[in-house]
Amino acid sequence: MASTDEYLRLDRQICFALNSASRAFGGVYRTLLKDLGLTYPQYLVMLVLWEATEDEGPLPVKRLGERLRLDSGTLSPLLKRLEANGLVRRERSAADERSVTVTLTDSGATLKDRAAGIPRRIAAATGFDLEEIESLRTRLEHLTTALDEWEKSSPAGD
Amino acid sequence: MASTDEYLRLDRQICFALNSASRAFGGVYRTLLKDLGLTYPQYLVMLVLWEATEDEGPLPVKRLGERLRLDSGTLSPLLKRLEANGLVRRERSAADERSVTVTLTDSGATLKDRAAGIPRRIAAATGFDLEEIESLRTRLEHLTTALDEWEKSSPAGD
DNA sequence: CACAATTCAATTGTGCACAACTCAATCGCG
DNA sequence: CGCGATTGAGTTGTGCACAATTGAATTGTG
Repeated sequence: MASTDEYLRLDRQICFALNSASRAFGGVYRTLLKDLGLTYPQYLVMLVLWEATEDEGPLPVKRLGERLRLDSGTLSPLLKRLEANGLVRRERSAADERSVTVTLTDSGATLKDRAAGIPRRIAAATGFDLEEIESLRTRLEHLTTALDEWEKSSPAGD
Repeated sequence: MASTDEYLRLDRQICFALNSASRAFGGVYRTLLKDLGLTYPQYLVMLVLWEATEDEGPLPVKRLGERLRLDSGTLSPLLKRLEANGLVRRERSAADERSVTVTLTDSGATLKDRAAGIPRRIAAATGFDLEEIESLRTRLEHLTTALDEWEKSSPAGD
């Protein structure tokens, strides 16, 4: 059985491997998204909007946050920046004045075409084949679910 | 063959799965590390120090950054906070006045005992068995290597 | 209907990540 | 040795993540 020292080794921590990979992706995206004037989190928001506004219409900030696992503390300033860059419009919902809906401007909608090549270039940068990416993604989703579950069920204990 | 729309779907993006998992880990660590008064990045720094200072002596900020994939812009303020909390000492190296070495204080060294249970509790939170964690970790390391390699080789192009 | 509880977005404050830059110390080459 | 290039840490500025709080709008219940 491995010792405590063994378990505390940095190179054994999956969280560190995960964190490094996530930041490495950040670097690649930064490079690829520079042309589009987007940061990586902004790109994720745009992905949701490109995907959703076609069949669902304007998206409340709440929904956006659910899909991205982000709260208003992160989204509010981010959306303001997207609005300042002319990619989205934010407006109070008439139906529910608490809610703010986010809509793509023409400029924001058009950006989709310029982003079309990104996923393929990202896939190429990983050097993984599609099947491998797929299986890794599935595992990561399970992991996220398990960790979120743990947080909800053990707000204090083990 | 999948359409562009298909490729741009959020739930197909491995980077998003990775990012979510990384942030989910952050949440669990936040909970577990609260007692120790450490943030998750601070914990990673402590891991390196606990591991290294035994056989290597004081560690320059540079070395710390290489192991954690972080630069001085992140480490300088973080180490200052650790110093303010009495966990480490920072001092200019006598051999090379440019370099600053980081040493654990007694308090910082003792904290290791209290952190000993963390990895096991994290593993439990994932719900994965050790083999599965191991294989995932290996894949992620390959991924990080590939992405870093791409960045170095294609600072502009594809 | 009234009013307490809830919901939603925004704000504030802390900390991390990273680019760009500064400045001093060191290195290396002629 | 002298001096330009490099190295190491720190600082500044921008943006993201998240906790905690605020304040307004809405909902649910008696």
